[in-house]
Amino acid sequence: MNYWLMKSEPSTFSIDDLKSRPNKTEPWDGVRNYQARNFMRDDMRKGDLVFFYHSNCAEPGIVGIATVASEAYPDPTAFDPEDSHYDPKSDPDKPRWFLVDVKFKRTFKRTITLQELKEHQALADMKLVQKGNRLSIMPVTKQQWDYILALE
DNA sequence: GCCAACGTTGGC
DNA sequence: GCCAACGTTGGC
Repeated sequence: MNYWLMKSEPSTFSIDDLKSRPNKTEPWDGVRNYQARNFMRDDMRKGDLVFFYHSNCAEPGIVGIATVASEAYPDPTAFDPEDSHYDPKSDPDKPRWFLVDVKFKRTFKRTITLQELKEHQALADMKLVQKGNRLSIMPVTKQQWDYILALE
């Protein structure tokens, strides 16, 4: 069992959007960063737990929990010239970009804000709270996971 | 292989 | 809307 944090801009796709999807599940498409891709493709397993993080919004922070609902598979939006995430260099025979399906689990009673997370020394090692970090998918240790859950 | 230019992320 | 930080691209 692994733990993760995945960022999404709520104006594009919020945790409420995920909750209202059929089967409460959505392909996490559009990731075009190699580190983030590698986490999904190489390390994520069905059943892993995910902190759902709202970025680039009035109150950035962790808003709830999702689960990894599939193994990794090629991101179809990379093959679609009409899609904003189209990448002509991703060949269907040798796909460059991968994704996993993500399923809604629950919404927190309150947002655990980035500001708050930064105040905890126990979380100082998280990429999330470090200056200049832009990684949209990152691993979370069991210790960090439990610590953050206790803040809710 | 270097590195300047450019585009994107994301907090503020 | 601004801008710092960072990743990628492409000329050389």
